Amino acid sequence: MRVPRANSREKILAAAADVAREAGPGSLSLEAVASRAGVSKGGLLYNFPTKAKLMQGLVESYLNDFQKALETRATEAGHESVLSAYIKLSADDCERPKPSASWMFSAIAEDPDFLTPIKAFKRQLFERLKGETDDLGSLLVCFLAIEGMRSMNLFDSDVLSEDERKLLVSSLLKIAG
Amino acid sequence: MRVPRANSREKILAAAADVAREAGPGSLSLEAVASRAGVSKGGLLYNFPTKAKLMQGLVESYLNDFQKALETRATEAGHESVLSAYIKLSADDCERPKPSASWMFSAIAEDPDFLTPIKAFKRQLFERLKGETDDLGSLLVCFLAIEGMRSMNLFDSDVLSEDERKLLVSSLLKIAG
DNA sequence: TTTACTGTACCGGCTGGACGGTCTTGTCAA
DNA sequence: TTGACAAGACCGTCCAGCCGGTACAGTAAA
Repeated sequence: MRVPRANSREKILAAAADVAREAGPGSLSLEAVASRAGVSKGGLLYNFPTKAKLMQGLVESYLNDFQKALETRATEAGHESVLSAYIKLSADDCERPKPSASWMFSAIAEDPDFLTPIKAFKRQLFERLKGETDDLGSLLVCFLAIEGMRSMNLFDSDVLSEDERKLLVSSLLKIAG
Repeated sequence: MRVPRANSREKILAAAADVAREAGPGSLSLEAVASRAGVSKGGLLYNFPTKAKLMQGLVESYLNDFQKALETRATEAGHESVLSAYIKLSADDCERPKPSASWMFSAIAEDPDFLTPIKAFKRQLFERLKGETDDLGSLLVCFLAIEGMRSMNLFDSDVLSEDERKLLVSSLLKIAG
């Protein structure tokens, strides 16, 4: 009963993210991921020889998707600044019911070093934003507020209401100019 | 509240936080904590009958300490607003080399519900701040930026430099008024 | 077109080791 | 002596990674 031979990798990645979100990072076993992906454990291990490799795959695909989405918004959406694009992208991400990065806790549990590429990515993004403005203070506030929003989303925090988040985003866009 | 030969509880709590920070949440075993605390596994289990209880202890003592620190700053430091006190307290927390809450990942891995009291605490704090200002937009930006700062600290992110963080804090204090 | 061979994709039982929690025994302060 | 508490051996469970198998596709000589 094997047909979709090629895209197992992506199915597995998606399954891993789902399991991590729904069952919590403590319950992210290879078996759970495999069964969720409709794949046997052996099949999973074929695609990702190690749990660490699976986490690495999650990190990489996340960073890729994010980069692509940001680029799309920054270029195609007219004369927007990158910062505005980043704000809106993050707002949309947080709007969605499923936190897109809740697998991160599992990755950290596996090995804290998986954060390194993410940190590097963020630093790079920040540098890029720095080149776009001359008010470093405002940029810092915006950048960190977005970080806060993403972090709350990550922690599945319903601390802020819908309206509050909208007000926040519009305030940020105003600061961003 | 009986006084034991030594105050093992606090030693154990501190040890658990240390192990979680240094070895990563995936390596927070009871044995590791016990050995770090200079206590046997049996002794640990005597104080915290279960790993979940240990995590709960971490959450509670963290929230207690935080509340106390905030109150101290807000009252004794003159006519400061609570928001300013919160900003400064968070800045100081992030200044310290050891993230004070890196155990949180371990708690989440054990059971995501451990976040609930923390979320409630934050919401409560936010409500309190809301009563203090009439500019909700600015408050949101400040509050979330602090959240972002704390989250970066939590993830042990050296994304921001020393100077950038200082500039951020002063910008926040300016917004807070 | 058949057969034989090779490589790819996937399966699922197994195991060694680690971990959480229990239990028995030891110890020290009052 | 007694009982609160610490010690660490021990046990059951769980899981990552391994391994021997299966199914199928492509190739190519016969």
